[in-house]
Amino acid sequence: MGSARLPRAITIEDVAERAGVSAKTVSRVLNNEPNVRQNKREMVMQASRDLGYRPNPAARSLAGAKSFLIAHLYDNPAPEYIAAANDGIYAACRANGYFLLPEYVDPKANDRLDRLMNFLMTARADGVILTPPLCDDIEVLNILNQTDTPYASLSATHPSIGRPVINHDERAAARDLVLHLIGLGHREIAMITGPAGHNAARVRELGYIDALQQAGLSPRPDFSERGDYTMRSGIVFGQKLLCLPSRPTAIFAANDDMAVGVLTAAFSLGYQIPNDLSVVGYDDNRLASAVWPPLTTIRQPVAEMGRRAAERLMSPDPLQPDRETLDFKLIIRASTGPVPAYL
Amino acid sequence: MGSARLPRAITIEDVAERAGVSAKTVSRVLNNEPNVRQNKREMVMQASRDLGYRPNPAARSLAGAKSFLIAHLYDNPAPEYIAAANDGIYAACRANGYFLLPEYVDPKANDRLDRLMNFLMTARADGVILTPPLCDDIEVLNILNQTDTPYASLSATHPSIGRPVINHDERAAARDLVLHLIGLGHREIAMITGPAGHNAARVRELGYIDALQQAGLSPRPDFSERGDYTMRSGIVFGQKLLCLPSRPTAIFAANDDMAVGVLTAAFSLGYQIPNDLSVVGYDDNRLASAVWPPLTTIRQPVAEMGRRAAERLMSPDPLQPDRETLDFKLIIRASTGPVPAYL
DNA sequence: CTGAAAGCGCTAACAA
DNA sequence: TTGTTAGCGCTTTCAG
Repeated sequence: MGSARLPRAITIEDVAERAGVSAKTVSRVLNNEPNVRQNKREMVMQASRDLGYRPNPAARSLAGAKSFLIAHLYDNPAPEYIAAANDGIYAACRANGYFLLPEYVDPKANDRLDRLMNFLMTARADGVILTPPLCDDIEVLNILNQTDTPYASLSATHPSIGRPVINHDERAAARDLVLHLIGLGHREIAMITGPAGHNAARVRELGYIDALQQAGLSPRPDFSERGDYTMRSGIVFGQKLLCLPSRPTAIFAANDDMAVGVLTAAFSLGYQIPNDLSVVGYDDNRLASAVWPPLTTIRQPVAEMGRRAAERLMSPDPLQPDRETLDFKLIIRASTGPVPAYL
Repeated sequence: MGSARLPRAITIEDVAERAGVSAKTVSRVLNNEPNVRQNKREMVMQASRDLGYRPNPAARSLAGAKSFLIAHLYDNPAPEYIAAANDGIYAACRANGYFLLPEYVDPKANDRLDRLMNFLMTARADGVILTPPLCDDIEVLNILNQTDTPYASLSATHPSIGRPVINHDERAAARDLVLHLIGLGHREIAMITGPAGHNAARVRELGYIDALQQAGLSPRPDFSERGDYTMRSGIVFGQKLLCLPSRPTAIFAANDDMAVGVLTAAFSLGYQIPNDLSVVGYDDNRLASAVWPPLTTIRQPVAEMGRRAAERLMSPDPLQPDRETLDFKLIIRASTGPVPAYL
């Protein structure tokens, strides 16, 4: 195998010698600890730079009981979402000298909890970030608590006391989205929800209902289908909804991928969008603005949420405040329009 | 910060004591080294299991000069592709007790080489995997060689002597794709290529030209546009091509994302697909089968390629054979059809 | 404010 | 086949 190392790596001793101080002083300087005279501090910095010194993370970790690793635990419902969150987490980690360790928790694996435990015990990350739906998975949370692992979540609804949660107001966002449809004259609005057990998805349903009720409408049971965030489920349930005896004039898919599926279903059935049907998604991922017609959707700051979550974990005091709520934005594009005149 | 650790972690000494052997023997057993009597081996395994022992990676790394880390260096032209490769790399790593360390090399950052160097020196990964176009980036390769870092590449065209390259025959694949179009009667076939400097993309152009020539056609300069693998560029160049005085009857986009963009461009111009225009992509990513109409494309085994690359790096002898070529497959879907009768 | 000593948990090198 | 002795490079502790 062989690892990546030059003839002989520069150690803290080398820096100490060149700076004319002890190793401990170098350590103090490099870790921004107090109690070092300014001039020594500068000498150390200079020596370190001259030598191109990089602390050995294994040694730091072993001696200091810190790994400089932040793990991102993810399930896999909406790859675009996960990727965006991952990007944000990654950026924050690297900006602070940490490394990102992605770890997939396969929802279909019987031994997923054993694997997770194994991961936590071997990787020994300094913190763990959970993206939905893992952030509401009680079994996972139990293991995290049990192993005493600090963690933060994105869009968690489960009240993990004292753990930072970064989110945005999904209920209000979903409501705004449906109100936009209602403002366009739609009254027959169907929804394709996210998977069961995905609490953030459930919250979007609540927003949908809020909007309907606010307009004096009541949700029709046959206008609600449970998708799984895949494009395929958007196709399947889009078709199902459009084949209903009295079909909806607008469909709210709980994420963009499913909305794209609905587009596909509508086209395959010969419907024009938005002339015959309005479609809205949620997330504003890459697809949303690239498909035809581009999707009206909610832009949620996923990468930013990931960034904040990682920052919280790396900060000296990761708790307080428990929750941080970032802004969302309604993005209106060509997939929505007035109710068809013929209906 | 505080790291994730139980009251007192179980060490190799604990296992040694319980098994009645020395720490070194435990080490031998756990690392599958020879020269341990079978019964002792079993006692150690048992003791290790009883105690729920997990070796401390920092200690292993410090003592053994191995980090158990495989880095994935990526640029960002086609997120789906990168994600798929990453999944394969990740799976292989975890299956072998390694961790995956993703690292983004921002092509727009002036100090990208410094950052890369810094990453390599601090993370000290045991191996590095390059996805295109980084695998053909001379500056990056130089740094890798300079720091003596073992690496493997996906779809590299640059002859990195002695470094494993996992690929598939992109030239043949592109040719097959275009031959499929030609078989359908198309003669006016345009191509939207990948970005300059992306050698794998260049190879696809070669395949396109091969097919044309094989059919006695010659490439038209105005039928070749340089995209950048984004959906947006598919839209832009799709529109441009379709607005040509004598427009193509088929468009080959060098990846699926751009093909989706072409679909969008065609729809926005009022064209039906495949009635008025045939479109083909490359990759067979999630979009390809989810958009309407679903794309005829090439399925390349990206995840598998990532998996193999990682395996090569983790194997005791990472070199030989230099290149591994995996299979591709032509996937025919509804985005291609006969030439419009009216043309 | 600074440094010396000790040790984190493991494996390499050597000895038995 | 096994165990012993030394560190790996850093941070902790504690003395100055």
